[in-house]
Amino acid sequence: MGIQERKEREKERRKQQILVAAKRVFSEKGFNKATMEDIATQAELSPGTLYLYFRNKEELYASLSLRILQYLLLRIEHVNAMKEADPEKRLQALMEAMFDVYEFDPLIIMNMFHLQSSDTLRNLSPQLLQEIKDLIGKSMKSIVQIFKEGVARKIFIDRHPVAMADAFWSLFSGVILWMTSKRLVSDGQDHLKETLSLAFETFHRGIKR
Amino acid sequence: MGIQERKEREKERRKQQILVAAKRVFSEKGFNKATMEDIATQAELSPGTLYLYFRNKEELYASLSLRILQYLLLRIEHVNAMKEADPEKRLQALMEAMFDVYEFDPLIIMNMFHLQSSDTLRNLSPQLLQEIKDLIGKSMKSIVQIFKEGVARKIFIDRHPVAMADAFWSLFSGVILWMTSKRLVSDGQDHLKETLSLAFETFHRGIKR
Amino acid sequence: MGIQERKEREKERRKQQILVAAKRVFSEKGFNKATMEDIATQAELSPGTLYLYFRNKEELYASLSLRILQYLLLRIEHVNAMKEADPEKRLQALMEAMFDVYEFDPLIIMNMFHLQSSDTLRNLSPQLLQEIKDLIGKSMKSIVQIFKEGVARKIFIDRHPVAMADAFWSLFSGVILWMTSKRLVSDGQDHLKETLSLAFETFHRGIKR
Amino acid sequence: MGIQERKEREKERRKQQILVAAKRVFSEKGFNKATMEDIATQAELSPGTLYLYFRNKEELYASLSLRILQYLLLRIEHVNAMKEADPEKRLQALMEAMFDVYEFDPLIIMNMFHLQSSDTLRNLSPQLLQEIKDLIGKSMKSIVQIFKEGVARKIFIDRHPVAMADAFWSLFSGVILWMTSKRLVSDGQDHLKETLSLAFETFHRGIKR
DNA sequence: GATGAATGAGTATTCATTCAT
DNA sequence: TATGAATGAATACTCATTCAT
Repeated sequence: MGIQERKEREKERRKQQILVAAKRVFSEKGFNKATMEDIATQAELSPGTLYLYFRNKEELYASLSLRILQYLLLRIEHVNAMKEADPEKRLQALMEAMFDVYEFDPLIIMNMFHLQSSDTLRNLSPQLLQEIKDLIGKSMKSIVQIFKEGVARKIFIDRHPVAMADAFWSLFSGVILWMTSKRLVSDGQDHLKETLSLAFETFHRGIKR
Repeated sequence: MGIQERKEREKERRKQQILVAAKRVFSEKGFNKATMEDIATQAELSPGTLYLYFRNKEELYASLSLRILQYLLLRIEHVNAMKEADPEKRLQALMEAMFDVYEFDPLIIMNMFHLQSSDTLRNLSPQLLQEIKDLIGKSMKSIVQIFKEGVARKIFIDRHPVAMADAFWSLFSGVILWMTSKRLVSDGQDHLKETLSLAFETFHRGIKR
Repeated sequence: MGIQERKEREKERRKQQILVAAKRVFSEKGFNKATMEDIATQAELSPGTLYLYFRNKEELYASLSLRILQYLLLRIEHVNAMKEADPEKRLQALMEAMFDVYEFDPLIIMNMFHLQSSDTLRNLSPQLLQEIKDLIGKSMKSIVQIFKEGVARKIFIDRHPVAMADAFWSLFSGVILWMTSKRLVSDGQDHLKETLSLAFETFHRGIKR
Repeated sequence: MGIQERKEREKERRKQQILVAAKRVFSEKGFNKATMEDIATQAELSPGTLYLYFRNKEELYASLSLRILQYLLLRIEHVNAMKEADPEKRLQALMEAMFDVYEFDPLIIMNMFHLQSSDTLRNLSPQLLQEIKDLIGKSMKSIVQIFKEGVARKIFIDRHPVAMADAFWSLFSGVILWMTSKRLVSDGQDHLKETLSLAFETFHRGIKR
């Protein structure tokens, strides 16, 4: 059993090693320009080895999303567990959580988009796909919960909580993407944090009664 | 000169013909799965001909952005030209304009992202790249103008107009992307318009004094 | 139309050029060891070009069979058309025809075996597969016809003509394969023709009344 | 020495265990589609272990031939040892023996062909290759013996006994291969036994004086 | 002996791009 | 101008084989 366990852990370690390398390479080159060989080299492994841990390139990429989504859910549920806090406080905490998630892996938004391409979906193992869908589903539900409570307590304006959650999530994604674009095109400074703050603040003011 | 001109016009017609075909093919298959041959077939031309009008695949794709951005700028400037209207009215008109732009070509957001990949930038001709940057710059400036006036007239809250414009644009992009993702993953109904409305409304409320 | 036709002919010429190269390479190395690059090099073309004329490696290989089978059928039908000749004469002519077929392309038997592997069948276009099946079917029917007539005229012993045709074909394949094997293993002389003669003679004697 | 011997026997047992697994896997998938891992799994061993008993995949496959050839020789020699029986009886017995061999391992013919590919030959150890050649040689000699006697006793027609043996063996191989092909392509019933009977009967009639 | 994780060479296939006509 | 046949570089993935444990 000790051996069994050690092997399991060793295997997990390898997976992480590959994921770390993959994250770096995908970040630099994007999904299409990144080759499995690049990733293998970065992970100081041979190409064949990658396939011992991930079925194919798509699944390796999607596994990165899984990691992020797990962290996202963790943070969101933590926010939701703040039983004593009112919806406003939670919303504030949620914003901070999402920024942390972004810092944990800036690829998050690009990953999510890649995920939905139908070709990608076809290439993932059903389990992995289900895990990802579950994580997204749970996270969204958790966010919706905050708005639901806010509306119920008449702290937020009376709109459909799901739509509010969508708008909130859109705002987050939108800012990240737009700021990323601006950065690349204009070679200018990085206003991500400021823009995100303003966007969240505006949103907050916009839904308060 | 008449001949010169006619040739010029003929050339422009061909370019449009190709762009229309490209738009259709890229929409269906995405940048990577779409082949130059697909586009040539769709345009009822031969692959070689495409290269008489566009340096390469990247430039063809980027030229689609150009078309959209031209339309975007047209609409935005039109909104800004409403001299008699107050910032609130203009903001409202701007929202409508942006939705029209989306309907003109739903690829808009995906195009913009593709654009910023460094590999793409490398493959574009400096002229085209400059044209695109100019269009984006002008559009953003025009949007900023609306917020600037709103802030100056104390109709909007006192925040940096550029940041407000960024937030506005982010909101728009974010909703489109998030709704697109949701649609693909959940096979559910399309809530794009509703979510966009809510997001804009919230934003509006959020920046009003 | 002239142009259309010339193109068609040019295309056919290319196909033949590739088939000739493929025949040589496959003969030397066998299906698995032969690479598409080998064949391209032999045909003085680039690898990509092969795919303009054949869907994939399997189909290229199968197309070799088609060529042989076409020739086989041609010869068999010619034998069968010898209306004035009696079954014995035709059988004799058939034997000679089959030997010619073998000389036309000694790969014939190996090709036929490769063909039936289920993986091969999966990779062929339905049309090609059908063409092949048709050719085999017609050829076998034509052979059966000879025996049928021989039996009816009480020249051959009274056995089921289909079984007789199978035995005849088996004999032919068997000799070729066995002699090929012997040649390779023993590095000795080539007794193919003699063995084939003896086998046919024996068969002939065996079915005569 | 007792230990030495026991080890030897243990080693032989393992070899057989692997061969049994290999036979099953190769039968199902053919040489190329079968992987060493498939065989290891089937044998409930690890891939590495296979290499302790067989130099490589080719040698493992060839060792299957060895097994069959050993059985073949055993049966043929038994037939030849029927001193009291005349050539006709022996020929009859030989036919039955060969059918048993086929049933012992239907791969026999495919194996034999694979063997002669020059790449295969290159990959075999000289010893194994020699053993195989010896077995084939002895078997053929034994078969030749029957015909020699038949010719000498003027029971069979006066042809070269080696050629007669070749024809006999060819007939056997040919029927098996042809029937195998027909079975796969036509999804029809299996006429192997009937065709083999007819072929042998015909051959028999064909060589009788 | 036995293991099985790691290797890395090997290859079919695709597709943006070119260029002779 | 327009063509479209030809190119050939590029790459995901497989699997026989090895070797540290």
